[in-house]
Amino acid sequence: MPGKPRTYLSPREQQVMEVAYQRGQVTAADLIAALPDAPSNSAVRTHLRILETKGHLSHREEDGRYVYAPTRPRHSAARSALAQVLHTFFDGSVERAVATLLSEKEAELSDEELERLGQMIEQAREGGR
Amino acid sequence: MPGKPRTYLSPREQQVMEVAYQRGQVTAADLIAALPDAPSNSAVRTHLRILETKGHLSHREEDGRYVYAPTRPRHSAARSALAQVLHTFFDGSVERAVATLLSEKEAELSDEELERLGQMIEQAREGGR
DNA sequence: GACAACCTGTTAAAATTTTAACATCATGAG
DNA sequence: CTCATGATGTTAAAATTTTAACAGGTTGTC
Repeated sequence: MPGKPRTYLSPREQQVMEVAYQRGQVTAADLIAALPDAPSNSAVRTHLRILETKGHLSHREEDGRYVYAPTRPRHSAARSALAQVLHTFFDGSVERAVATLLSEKEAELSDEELERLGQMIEQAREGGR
Repeated sequence: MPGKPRTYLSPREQQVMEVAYQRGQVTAADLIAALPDAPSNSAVRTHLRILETKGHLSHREEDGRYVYAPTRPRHSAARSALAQVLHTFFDGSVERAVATLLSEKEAELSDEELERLGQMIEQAREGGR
């Protein structure tokens, strides 16, 4: 089981998938509104269709228009994305990645969040024994 | 200060930059060895040169060959990459991202790492007060 | 010196990505 | 019914990305 060979998307496709994952689902109109440099409606729809044939999106019809959603569950894609960042920038070190996350946004973490994070660490510690 | 407009790279360029950040620096030969589906030496060098003109890499000469290194410091690029993942997959929640990182690789975290992480949380807690 | 083994840059063709013009079809207003 | 609106798919041109052929240059060996 060699692990899937990481799929690289073209710039536009990256943009589309980012919005799709961010929102859970998108329509052509959504994308045009979301992308600062969006091309025509026609062009956007072509991207959606192509991403569907590539297996990254699937659509359902709703009130006449197509609503596209990522094929792969968000959490699964998130884990892959994190793994990639870990490998590229942190030599695979979870500790360093977490350290960066904490230092970065430290101010924005509420007491409750910090509390819960502390518990997670604690739990991992016991679990790992 | 609207924040830089995120630069999207082509698939090959992504590959090249990933290796460059992973290793700190690369030569054309390094890349060919690193990429499973590498094209010719000539093609790879073209990518390096283009990435340099785009400002992502810079080179120095060493024993006759060019050694390319990322222009942007690794840590800086890492923070941007994490911010992107946070925004796309975690609605900006550091807590959830950290939770995913911990659950993912839990088994691989040593006691020492968990200890240090616990201290980081503790410190953030006091600092934030 | 001549040759082989590497390195570089230039250049242009091949392949892919990106865009949008067009042709339809369905819905709602007048 | 007729027209405007807004959706879709098809198709092909435009733009970019990707590749590699070529044309040197340097170094080391015979």
